[in-house]
This record gives sequence, C-alpha cells and structure tokens, in this order.
Amino acid sequence: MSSPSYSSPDTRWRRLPEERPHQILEAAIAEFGEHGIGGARLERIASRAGVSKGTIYLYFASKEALFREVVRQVVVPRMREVERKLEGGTPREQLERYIRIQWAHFEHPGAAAWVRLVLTELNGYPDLAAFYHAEAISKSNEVVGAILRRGMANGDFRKMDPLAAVSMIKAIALMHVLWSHSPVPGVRARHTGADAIVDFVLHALRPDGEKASR
Amino acid sequence: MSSPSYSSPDTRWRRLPEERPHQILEAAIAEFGEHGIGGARLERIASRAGVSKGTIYLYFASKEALFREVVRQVVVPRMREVERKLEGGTPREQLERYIRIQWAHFEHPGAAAWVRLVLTELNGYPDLAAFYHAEAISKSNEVVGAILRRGMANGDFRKMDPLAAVSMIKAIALMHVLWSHSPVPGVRARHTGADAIVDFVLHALRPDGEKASR
Amino acid sequence: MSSPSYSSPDTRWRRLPEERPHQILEAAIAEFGEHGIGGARLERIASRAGVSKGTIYLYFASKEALFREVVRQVVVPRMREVERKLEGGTPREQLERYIRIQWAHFEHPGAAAWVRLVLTELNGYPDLAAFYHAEAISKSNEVVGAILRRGMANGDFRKMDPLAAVSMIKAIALMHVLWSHSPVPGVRARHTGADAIVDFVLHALRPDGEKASR
Amino acid sequence: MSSPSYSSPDTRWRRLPEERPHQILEAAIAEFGEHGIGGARLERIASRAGVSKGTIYLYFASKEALFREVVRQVVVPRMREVERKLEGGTPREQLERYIRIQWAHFEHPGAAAWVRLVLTELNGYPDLAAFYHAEAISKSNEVVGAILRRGMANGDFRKMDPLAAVSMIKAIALMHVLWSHSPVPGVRARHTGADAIVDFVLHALRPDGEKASR
DNA sequence: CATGAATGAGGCTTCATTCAT
DNA sequence: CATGAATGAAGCCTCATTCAT
Repeated sequence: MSSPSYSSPDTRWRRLPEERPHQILEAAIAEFGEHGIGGARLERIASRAGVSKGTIYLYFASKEALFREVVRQVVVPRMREVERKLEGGTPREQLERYIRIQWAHFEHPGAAAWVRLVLTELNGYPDLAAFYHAEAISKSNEVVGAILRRGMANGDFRKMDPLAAVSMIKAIALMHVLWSHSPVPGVRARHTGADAIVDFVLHALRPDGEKASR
Repeated sequence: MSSPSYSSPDTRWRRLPEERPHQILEAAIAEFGEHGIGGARLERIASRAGVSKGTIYLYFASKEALFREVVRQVVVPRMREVERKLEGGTPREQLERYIRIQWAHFEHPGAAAWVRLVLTELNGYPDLAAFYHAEAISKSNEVVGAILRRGMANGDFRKMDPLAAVSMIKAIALMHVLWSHSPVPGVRARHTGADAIVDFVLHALRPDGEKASR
Repeated sequence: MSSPSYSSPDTRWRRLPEERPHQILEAAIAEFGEHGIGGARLERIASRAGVSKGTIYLYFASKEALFREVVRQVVVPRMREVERKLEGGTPREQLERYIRIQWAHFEHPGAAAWVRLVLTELNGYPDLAAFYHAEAISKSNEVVGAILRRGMANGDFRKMDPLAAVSMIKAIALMHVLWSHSPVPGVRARHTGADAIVDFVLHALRPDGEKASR
Repeated sequence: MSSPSYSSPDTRWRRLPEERPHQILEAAIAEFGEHGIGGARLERIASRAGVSKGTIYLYFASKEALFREVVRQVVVPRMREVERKLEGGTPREQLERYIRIQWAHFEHPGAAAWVRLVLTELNGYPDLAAFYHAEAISKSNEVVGAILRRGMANGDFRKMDPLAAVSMIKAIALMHVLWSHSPVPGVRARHTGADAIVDFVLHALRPDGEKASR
C-alpha cells in the first residue's frame, strides 16, 4: 500500500528495530507533554509506542534518561528549526516572520504542554535546564537579538536594549500559546492568532514619531 | 454569618480553616508551586507548616482537595489584591502603576510558585480553571481593560482592542516573574525589573506619531 | 501474663514502636539466612516480622541497608559473644571450651545458613566483608591465637604458627556446622558433635612425644 | 552404546552437550560460583561463553536445568578426578599426596567458584545434593577412608574413626581453598599453602608417643 | 485536636524466557 | 543452528491515606 514498488521482498510487517527508539521517543514526548515527568507512565508510553514496558529499557536506561533524550533529541532540534526560516528580508519582515513561524509552530497539539513542561519540570534537572538554555534559548535569543539590532541600525526599530525586547516578544508569544490551549473556553476564545501580537510588538518597537504602518 | 457565639454556624463543605489550616495552605502553595501537584509531597507540606502529616487530613480530605482549597482561598484572593490600589490618576499613570504593583507583588519569595501553579497545574482541573478565570482573571481583565479604554478615549493610548492589549501586558509581566525566579542563572540575570516592561508597554500603546515621553 | 505486676495500665497489646526495628532485624536474619541476599523477599521478611512491606522502610532505607544492619547489629555481636566465655582455665581447657561453645552456638537453626551467607554473599559487599573481618574474624583470631600462644609457652601445645592453627580449627568447626545441617541424611549422620573435633585438634596440637590424654 | 553410526543413539533426557554446550557449562560454573544461583545472570553466562542468550536455550531448558547439568557434568567429574592419582606408596605418603593434589587442583582460577557452589547452593536442591553426595563425596570418602584404615593398620596413623578423620581433612582443605580466594586481603594473605595443612593433619594422626617426622 | 507509625496500591525496573528472522 | 529484540511476571520502593494512642 505505501510501497510504490515491490522493492521490499521480505519486509512485510517487519518490526524495524532501527525505528524503535524513534517510536518510543515520539510516544514519550506526547506522554511527557500531557502529564509532565512525574505524571508520565511508562506503561502508557509503551502502549503509545506499541511496545511492551520492558522494551523501553532496551533503549533507555530509565525514565529520567528517556526524558533527557526527549529534550536532547526532540525538543531542542524542534526549537532550533525556527531559526532556519528567518533568512532574507528587512528586519521588520524578519521579526514578523519570526513571530508567525513561532506561532504556527506552537499551534500543533501538545505544544502548550511542552511549553509548560519546560517552564516547570526542567527546574528539577539543573543540568538539563542549562543544556536546554544553552542549546535552544540563548541561540534563539541571539538570532532574534541580531534581527532587532539590525532593525535599530537601519531605522526599522527604535533604539532599546535588544535582549530586553527579545524577552518581551517571547513572553507574549509563549503566554499566548499557553492561553490558546487553555481548558477554559473564555480564555481560548480571546486569543485568536499572531496578528495581534505582530501589531503590538511592531508598535512597541517603531521609532519615535513614526506612524506605524500595519 | 460566622458569629462566634454559635457553636458551628458556618461549616459548609468542610471545617472552615482558621489558624492551623492557614499555615497548611501557605505551606501547600509553596510546595505545589515548586513541585507541581504530582511532585508535591504531603510530608514536605506538613513539615513546612510545622505540623504532622496526619494533621493535614483533619482539615483537608485529600491532596487534591488541598490543592483546590489553595486555589480558592489563596491564589484567587491574592490575584485580586492588585486591583484595589489602582484608583486615581491618568490612565497612563494607572497602567504604569498596575505594572509596578504587579511586579512588586510578585517579587516576594514564592511568587513564581503560584504563577507557575496557575500556568501549569490548573489545566488538569477544568472546573478550577473556570472558577479561577471567573473570579480572578476576568475581573482583573475588566479593571485593566477599563483603564485602557479610558486611555484610548482621552488620547493617552492609541486605539486598539483593549482586551488584546491586556493580554500582552499580562503575558509580559507573568513570564518575567517566572524568568526572574528561574534556577538557570543565565535566565535570571537577563530580567531586571519593571522599568523595561513599562517602557515597552507604553511604547506599544502610544498614539501614532507621538513621541513616547518616559 | 508476662508482666509481674500491674505496672502497665494501658499497654495492653500496644504496638511497641521501639521493638519494630528489632523484630524486623530478627525476621531479616532468618530470611537472609535461608535465601541469601538475592533470594530474600521483603514481602516475607515483613510477614515474618508481622508488619507490612512499607513498614520496613520506616526503619531501613533499602534491602541492602537492612542486610548491612543485620550484619552489624546481629551477626557481628553474636560472633563476638563467644569470646566472653573463654576466661579461666588452662590453655588446653580454654581451647576445648572454645570449640564446644562455637559448636553449641552454631547448632541453633539457621546457623549454617549464616555461615553460608558469610562465605558467599559477603563477597558482593567488600566494605561489609572488611567490616565483618575486622570486627568478628580477626578479633576472634586474636583471642584464639592468644590461647594457643599461651599453650605453646606452658607446654600444653607443640610449637607451630598459632594463626595457622587457628585457621585449621576454624575450618573444621565451620565445615562441620555446614555438614551437620546438610539436606543429605548421609552427610548429616556422619557428623555428630564436638567431641571428634576436640579430639582431632588436641592431637594435632599435642607436644611431640606426649601421649595425648583425651 | 554411544556408537557414532546411529544418528541419535544416546539422547536420553536432553540433547547431549558436544562443543557449544561445553562452553556454556564452563561459563555457567564460573558465573554460578561467583554469584550463586539467584545472582547468576544468563546474559553474563552467554557472554562468557561467547554465545547469545537465546543459544543457551537450545541446549538447556531453563536456568535451573543449566545449574543441574553443571553439577552433573562438571562438578561431579571434577571432584572425582583427584582419586585417580593416589595409587602407590605408604598410607602416609598417599595421604600427603591426596592433600597436595587436592590443593593444586583447587588452585587454578575459578576453583573457589565451585567449592562455593557445592557448599552453598546445593542445599536448595536436595535431589542434586544427594546425587552429588553419592557420586562424588562418598566415593571419595571411601578412597581416603581406605588410605586411613591402611595407615592405622600398619602403624602410620593412630587409631581413630577413619571417616571422622576424612571429614577433618576435607574440612580444612575446602575452607582453605575458599579463604585463599577471599576478596578480603587480610583473609587471603594468611593462608599460604598445602604445607601447613599436611603438617597439621599428620600431627593429628600420628600414633601416640611418636615424634612426627615432617 | 494532634501525632506519627503503619498500610498497601501502584510505579519503576530487572531479567528469565520466547520467537521471528 | 544462532541471534537478539521483545515480552511480562515479579520484585523493590514510594507515598497518599488511615488509625490507635
């Protein structure tokens, strides 16, 4: 069905061992996202991955090790993916694109869960938190900070501390991700997209005396 | 209502917390904030409160009941506390005051605890989340929204969706509280106070063509 | 019943918390003796002690810790008990008494089990093995060695390396303990007591040319 | 009986070990000796034998079956090996030779392993213990007993229960093997060889009034 | 009211055993 | 024959909850 030709003679239904770690990591990211590290159940991760509990231990030494690999192999790469799409355009365009990509990226189910996870559970693992900060957060801060700096240089943005501005922008984006996944209908309804964020941020950054265009 | 001359006038639901229960609730909010609901340990809550584990059960039926009471009796009232100090002054002054009060309020030890609590654990309890939203968030949104609306009317602020603006402001404030209590030194160091927030927000809201004054 | 007077007003059936650790240690020594450290089941130790599984953890941090305490608090003291009864008499009398006490001491059920345990499981815990060696074995070696040395000085025994002789004596005693608890009837039957050991040892130690009296 | 021309002439019970099974049995005796039956890991046995875990099950039905075969096919034959070299010489010479052969035999690496095996794990398998006793121990007892009996008859040794003497001699030899392989340095160091054993035993057995010569 | 010893269900983890390749 | 990935029963341990004092 999914094979375009008869290239695989005896691979029908074959359990692909090289796929196992990936399956488990995907199951784990979902489970950790939904329940946090303490609430995650290996039983559920196993059944999500379609394997037995014991199989997890063939690839990961412990629940904590699994969590660590999830952060290392899945979350961080995903976070950094955003940066790749920022090249080209004026700083103002880049910033808007950054916000919209970030937003779109977080919209898939489970995103809010991982924002929460990073905000909370990472505290219990200082080394992971530091790793995550170094690999994901600060890299991203530099990228966005550079955009802002270029914008301040060419007149797109007013002069201000670029890193402070990065914080503001990220704060708004992250909280709106959380809110847009809130279980309270009234909260969810009020936050409908990236437009309002782009508008707010561009106004906050526009040079003195300029009539912001958007 | 709760007149002292009647032996048990107001014992709806459960024994109404007086002295001891208050200590326990305070201990619980700290513990829940630091470790989340799953990671919280009754043993630690008891020892933080200076009582024994069994004593908690004299006042709260279970760990979940304790969490619910924490939200009802501690988090909600505290969230609403801010609004009382906003009367008087121009909308712009009021908004700045709102941000600074919010900030100062969050600076006391343990503040990040219940911001995190609200942001993360409330999702598992839709009824609590709705209660919290109705009692704390939407009231506060109205108060701040009213300030913004008055400011848009008198020219302090540019025209925009007032509730969207409230979201932006709160998002920035909340995330900065979390970051300023982060265990990762690199994160903590970068967020230094309310000034940057006030500056960013007032710029975002200033009318077109105006040179924001602060 | 076991209280000679009415001195304990409300202590009927009272669970004596100060007795718990002792009960558990006694249960543990039996279980470890019968099954070794790997084969011991906390479930069984708990039920032998008349408590639940969890209770063990109120007093001992882990199965290994429990094993360690058993060695420290039960086995070592028991081993050293022997030495106290050796004072007085000629070296030859002392040596005979030592063998008989040792023998009697090991005759109670479970003794062979512990000899086996010490011989085997202690290997996995080098620090415990060293502790046991220092506290029990080498102390005992010194005591018996001193007896032999005095006997060589006063003519009771022939001249030889006292510590080598101690080894021989202990080897015989220990193996006979093991054999006397063998599951094979034919083995058990052949080893009937301390007399043969005393006879053999005294002959091995008697001075050249002397006609051993026993 | 086991003629090679018949395709499966002698497959009583289970597949008769040829090459591979032999490797596994050798690995198993080492592992069982070091860790006991409960502590032995099939994984380690497999890797010691240079095969995979599954392969063990091609030859042995279970861990316990493997242990049984170890005793039957390796331990028993090895125990009986000693007796063959005893022919010729006076009883005293034979006895000394017996001790020295025993000792030399035990000196090769892994020797303590199966002494420990026999001493400790056999207790859990009364049928195996009986088998081992019948096939190895009692035969050996008879051989050594005969030596002693001859020695008592010709005046080499004093009169005493020959089987009791056999026990003493074996006890000393076995324990010294264990001690000479002890992981505790202080224990290992004190036991240096067969000379002391021969000396002790010959003194214990010398006729009254004789000045033992060695 | 308060204590803290005791409980036991439930989670993580190990490892003998199986089985598709 | 041989492999080694996969299984799942069973053990250790934690911790919310109960209860005798």
